[in-house]
Amino acid sequence: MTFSEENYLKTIYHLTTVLDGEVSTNAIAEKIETKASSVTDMLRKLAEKELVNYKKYQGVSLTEKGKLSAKMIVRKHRLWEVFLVDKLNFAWDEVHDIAEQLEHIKSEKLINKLDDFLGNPTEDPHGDSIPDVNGKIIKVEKLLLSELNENQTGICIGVKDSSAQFLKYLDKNQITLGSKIEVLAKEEFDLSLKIKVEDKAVTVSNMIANNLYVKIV
Amino acid sequence: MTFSEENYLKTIYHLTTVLDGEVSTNAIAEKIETKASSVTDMLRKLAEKELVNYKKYQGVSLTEKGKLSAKMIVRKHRLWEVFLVDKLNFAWDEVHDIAEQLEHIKSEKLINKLDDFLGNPTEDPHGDSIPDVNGKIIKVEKLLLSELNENQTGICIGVKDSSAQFLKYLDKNQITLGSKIEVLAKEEFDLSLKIKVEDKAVTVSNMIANNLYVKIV
DNA sequence: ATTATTTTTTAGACAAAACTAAAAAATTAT
DNA sequence: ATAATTTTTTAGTTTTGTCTAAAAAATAAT
Repeated sequence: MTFSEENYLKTIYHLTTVLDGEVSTNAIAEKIETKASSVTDMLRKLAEKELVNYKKYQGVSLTEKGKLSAKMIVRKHRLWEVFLVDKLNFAWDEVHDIAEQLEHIKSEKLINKLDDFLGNPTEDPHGDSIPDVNGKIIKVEKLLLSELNENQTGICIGVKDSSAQFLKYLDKNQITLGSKIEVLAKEEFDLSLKIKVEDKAVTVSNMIANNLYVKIV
Repeated sequence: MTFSEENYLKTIYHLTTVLDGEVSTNAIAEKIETKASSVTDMLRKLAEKELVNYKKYQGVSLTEKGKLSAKMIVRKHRLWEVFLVDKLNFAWDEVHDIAEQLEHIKSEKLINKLDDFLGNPTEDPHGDSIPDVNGKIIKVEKLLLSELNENQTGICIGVKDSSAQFLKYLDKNQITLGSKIEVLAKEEFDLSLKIKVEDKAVTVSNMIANNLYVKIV
């Protein structure tokens, strides 16, 4: 499979999980930043290889074969992101473009050894699930911090907004992946939260709480 | 720079260090497994970009710019090899093809962080020098084990033959990268050596000693 | 010093993946 | 229901890197 084919598959995969159902030519073109005519050409080719179900003017969906291929690319992308953040100390927002390249490296053995080396993580630094060797995805109940009630405790597993400013804010407040966060109080007026992070009490605005994913312990 | 351009540069670099002087079109074609006419086309393109000095019918050499680019590719290749062997526990002979892919990943920051993560190694698992950030190469005095005299001690830094059989032999005899090897006695007749590896005495044939690189301590 | 051989280059073609412009189908609006 | 608009596809180019076949230059052999 070529670099380009892999990018199309991955894009279709992402669009189907978000939009659910058939994906339109234009939606793909926009995501991939190319022209609709180029997309049509590629869809033909992918259909030829039985990776997508495609009928003229009717959008595409992935075949089982295509879905598995897409998942393997996503698996690689997310494992490399974990590597970059956990081992090489990259910031959360720096890793995407590099992982975009690394996801195309071809070697089953490499990715499985990397998986072991990283301790078989189930989520990447943004809190997204990592498919296992067989493409199986363990979905963790992902909640926004703002959805927790008073006295509930969560573990930080990712961010919704991954801008540099937000990540810098989190760093400053010592909130990282894996931090235990307890909601001490919820202010009715502005929905700000008083939370306890690693035994230190801080107050965060609703905007912050709305961009932080946690899982309940 | 494209994937293909990088492969040409790297090949020209390797051929110049081995053969020294101008490299012929045919030599490149053979190494890269392509046709001479394709090489000519690419040399034109590289000359256009001022990466090589090329005059029709007269072979090529790298410009300073080209040499630096080539060294950076070699740097990446060798650092990734160290990663694969040291961190992911690949065998010495499995890493080349994967590193061949990884060497094309584009990110200065990535490679420098990887360098630090690996502890700034100066040699790859085959004993070849790794150029530093500026392209500087620290050449270690690399000797074959067979060149040592009685009572001299060396540290294993690489292999000449990197076939699976040879590497398996080394594994079996607990000879790995970094092993301290002392030459206890040299048999005049067949040039076999009695050596001490990690406090254990073993006898190795001249053929073995001829394929193992050591540096003197 | 000519021939013969090898090496290198040119010329023309092809496949992959993109593009532009125009046609066809589907959707939306009146 | 027909017109207007949007979406998708087709047809024809372009670029990159490759190829084959033939021509030109360099090297080797007699």
